[in-house]
This record gives sequence, structure tokens and C-alpha cells, in this order.
Amino acid sequence: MFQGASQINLDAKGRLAVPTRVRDPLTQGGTVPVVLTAHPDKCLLVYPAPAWEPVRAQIMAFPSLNPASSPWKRLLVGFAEELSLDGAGRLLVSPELRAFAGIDKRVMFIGQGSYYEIWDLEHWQQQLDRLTAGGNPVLPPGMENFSL
Amino acid sequence: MFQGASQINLDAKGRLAVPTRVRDPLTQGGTVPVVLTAHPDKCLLVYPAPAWEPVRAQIMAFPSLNPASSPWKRLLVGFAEELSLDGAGRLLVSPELRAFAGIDKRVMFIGQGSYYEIWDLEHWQQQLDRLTAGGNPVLPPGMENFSL
DNA sequence: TCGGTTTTCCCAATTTTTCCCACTTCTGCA
DNA sequence: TGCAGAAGTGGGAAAAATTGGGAAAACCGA
Repeated sequence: MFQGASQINLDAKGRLAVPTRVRDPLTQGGTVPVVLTAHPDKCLLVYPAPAWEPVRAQIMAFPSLNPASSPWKRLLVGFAEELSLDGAGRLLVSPELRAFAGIDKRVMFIGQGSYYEIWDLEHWQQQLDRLTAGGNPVLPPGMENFSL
Repeated sequence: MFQGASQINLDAKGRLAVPTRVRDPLTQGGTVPVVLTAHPDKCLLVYPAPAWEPVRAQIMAFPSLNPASSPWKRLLVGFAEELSLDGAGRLLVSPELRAFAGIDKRVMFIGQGSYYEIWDLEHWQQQLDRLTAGGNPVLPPGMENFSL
């Protein structure tokens, strides 16, 4: 179960140093690669490769002639790439994914249960401000009785 | 049941000395870690790790394709981190959580039933001022008949 | 086939983190 | 009022991690 936030930097070669604490959970001790893909909120997703497979299968099962399916498939499957960490625990993020998420140097790495999200730092803070500034954050339907 | 307020300080390394009286209740005598996470009111929450689990499970159960769910998950799960107290009963609060809550040095540690809240002292006092200055604090819906 | 360019992998110095110890201050009790 | 124990506070050393660079290999085009 992935959780926690880390602010990290990409180096000049576009390499992203995965936070030490999550390397082993993410790669199952270095035995599996990870899959990077794109999310509609303009962030990237990181899955351990075995965890990505069922997700991809679900997306591929979307009715292919339904116009609502195509954008999802193009994003999630079209941008997906399988990568391994280098000896120093870094991921070489492709120029295409970097451009998509507006990632340049400063990045937030966010645990989200079964995957991690990678955000451009500035974009992450904008998204955060919207939640903390809005006086009454909206709860999703059916969850109005949620309490901490 | 956690209650009570303490004004405490972070040292130069970002370590927060948990008040002596709450150390044992929070860690169940040193046997369990604690979980720190973020709240939309720009304070931090502290749970005994076992008490956090059901809360996280509820958040993870939010409908994942509903746009109202994502910000909550990103805030509460995304910032969550499991920590242990050091030998002197201190928590090393990550730079990300400190930045989120605007915590620098002086903080308030507030009991809130099943968890504690950590506020930047200045921010806490602003929040208090708003409550005491506004002539008639608003009661939540369904609670209009509340009496002390 | 050869030269140039890009990519990949590895090494090493610096920086950061983590853990532990010691000193000072405070509190309670005699 | 003084002493003893506990708690708060700060510092330091060892270990680990980040970061940048550089050399070798692979790839592409001429």
C-alpha cells in the first residue's frame, strides 16, 4: 500500500531518483520493472509492472467503438512504458511523458494506494490550493458521512 | 480518547517532541508506530497506526472515477507517512508535511478524540480568533439543537 | 566500413540522514 | 530549600543516499 509525499528533482538528463523508501516496494526488491503512464489530470502514474497488467486489461476491454473509450485508451495505454531503475535507483523518464505532465525539474512523488503519482511541483500546489482554499470541500456521492 | 492542547517547538532539524503524557497513549506504550497526514485546514493529523487503517480504507473506497474523490485521496493518503518516535520521544516531520502546514518552529498539539492535530501556532491563533470574533459560530446541519 | 552521435551503465565525491549520547532545565518530593 | 529523577534540547559521528560526471557500448548515417 503506497502512501506519502516526497519532493524530488530530475537531473539534467531527465533522470528521476525514486525515493529510497519506495524503491523496494515498487520493484518488489528489484525483481520487477515499473510501468509509467499518463493520467488525465496531467500527472504520471507509476505501477509495479505486475500491478499494471490487470489495469491495462480493463482499459483494453472498454467498448472500442464507444467514443468515450478512445481518449482513455490513448492516454493510459498509449503513453505506457515499461522501465527499470538504474543502479542508483533512478528512472529515465521519456521526453514525451515529461512534456505531457509539464515536468521540468522539481517534482512531487505521491503515494496513492496501488500506484504513485508524479506531479510537476507547481502544478501540484495549484491542485492543492483548490482543495484547501475552498471553504467547504465537497465529498464524493455516497461518502457524505465520512469522518476522520 | 485524546484531548488537551500543548504548545511545543520543533528543533532545527524538524524534530517534534511529542508531549510526555500522550506518548504512551499514542504508541500504545511504544508498541505501535504513528501515522502523520495532512488535513484540508492546513494542519497535520496524528493517528496511532492501527487507528489510521480503517480511515485509509474508507478513503480508498471512494468512487475512483468521481472527480471529487481524487483531491481527498491525494491529500489524506498522499501525505500519509508512518513514523516511530526516536529515543527521546520525538517525531521527525518531513519537509513536505512541514511545508504543507506552514510549520516552522512553534506549534500547537491538539487532542481531537481519535487523533491529534498539529497546527502552526500563528495559524492556530488566527483560526481561534475567527471563531471567537464571529458573534455566532455556525452549527453544522442537523446539529441546530446542540446544547452544552 | 568508418565516423559521429546517442544511449546506457557504473563509479565516486558530496551531501543528507539517522541514530545515539551528553548536557541543561524542570519538577516533585523530602 | 536542596536533591534526585525525569524530561527537554542540542550536537556529533557513522552510515546511507543523492548527484553529477565519465567511459564504454550501441546505434545510425554516410
